[in-house]
Amino acid sequence: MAGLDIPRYACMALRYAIMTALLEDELSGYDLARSFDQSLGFFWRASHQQIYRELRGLSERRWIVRRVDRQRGRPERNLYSLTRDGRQALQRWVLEADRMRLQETRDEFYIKLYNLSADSIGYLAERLSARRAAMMERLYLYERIRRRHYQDHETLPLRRRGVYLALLGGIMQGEQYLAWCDEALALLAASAEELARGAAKEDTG
Amino acid sequence: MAGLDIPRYACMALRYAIMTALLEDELSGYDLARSFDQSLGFFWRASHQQIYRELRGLSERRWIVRRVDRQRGRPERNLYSLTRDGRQALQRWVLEADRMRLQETRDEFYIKLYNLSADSIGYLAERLSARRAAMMERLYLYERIRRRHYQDHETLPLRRRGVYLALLGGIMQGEQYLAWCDEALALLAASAEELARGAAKEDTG
DNA sequence: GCTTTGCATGCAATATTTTGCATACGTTCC
DNA sequence: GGAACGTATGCAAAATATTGCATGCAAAGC
Repeated sequence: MAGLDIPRYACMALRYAIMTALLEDELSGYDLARSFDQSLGFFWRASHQQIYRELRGLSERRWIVRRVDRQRGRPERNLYSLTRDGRQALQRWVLEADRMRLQETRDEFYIKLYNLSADSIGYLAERLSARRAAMMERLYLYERIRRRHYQDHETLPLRRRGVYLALLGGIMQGEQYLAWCDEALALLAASAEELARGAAKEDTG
Repeated sequence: MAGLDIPRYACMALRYAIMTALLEDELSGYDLARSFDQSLGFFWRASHQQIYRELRGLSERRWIVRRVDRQRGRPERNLYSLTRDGRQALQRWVLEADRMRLQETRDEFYIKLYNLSADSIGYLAERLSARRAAMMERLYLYERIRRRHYQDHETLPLRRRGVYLALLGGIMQGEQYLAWCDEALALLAASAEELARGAAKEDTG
């Protein structure tokens, strides 16, 4: 009984992220894992293991219910949907004191930048280019979503406006990131050139 | 012996963040905890407990050494500095394949935005204002650092240029965040007004 | 004289995330 | 006819982070 450790603290944003995804659709763990790569996942990434674990926990609390979908041939899918309790819990959470974690940019890359040296400059520039390219791709995806669903945000129903704002946040942040990458790459290139000309002040002073 | 579990995986950015902070200064756990609120901490936050734990682990590995500083009256401080091994390990890490985690904006607030409703709109707008104000304050701090230390980044020695780029990233991201807050607050205000006028399309459709 | 604040360190428990592995079925490509 | 890939689910262990608590000293404010 209750082999599953139900945490007593009430944080656990992932739990609520999953419920949010279930707000409009009945989804399987697999669906959730994929949709987390597309939408909510831009703001709260989660692996499938985490998702399956949460789904179990949420079922135990009766915040979601499972329905088994037997497909011919294929293995069966567990489809989950929000219960009334779940819907209420979600709403309570939204209105709860939020723990303001101001836009923490937890990225190793910044730490590596703190260690910039003649040895690392080439590598870091290369990695930065890769990030730039990846962000470009993501922005392209964001923009496609925006075009398709949020073109005319003035006429959206209320909840959709919130989703739009999140998306907008992603887009703006992505664009800013590209701009930063460009500045950084320029400075790195200039520095590398200085080094090559032997004119560089390697880390002294 | 070795009661302390030394992890076998090589990730652990915090470890390297601490070493980075020790690159130029001999610091105590307390110093580190504070400096993490100021500089590196913008990119990798850590509580003092985490820091003390890492310091122990790093000492065991001989990547840092401790020196006890007995102060009159005050409790003694443990000052740590990088060893040659530590310096090398840090450099290796910088050049290691980095696991590109593209600018993940892990913030509950976005999830809450996905749940925008007539009930939550006021609360969310208020919380967003708070975030805006906090970011403003942080930006002000960034700008002061920039003025004081990175005014003329063309003449900085190489490593400092990396630090400057990280700072610049923080500044640009902060500015973008403010802009987003403004857009979001405007749309939330407009929506709230529509609701008040009864003209709103609450979440149907 | 008492309270608060700041310096300084740390344990234990809980919560959260990641990594590595494992299974099984079906289709598609070669 | 076999390998690779996509669907679909999950366990166990390790790594990482947070929370709550605890201690002790000194200076500053009331």
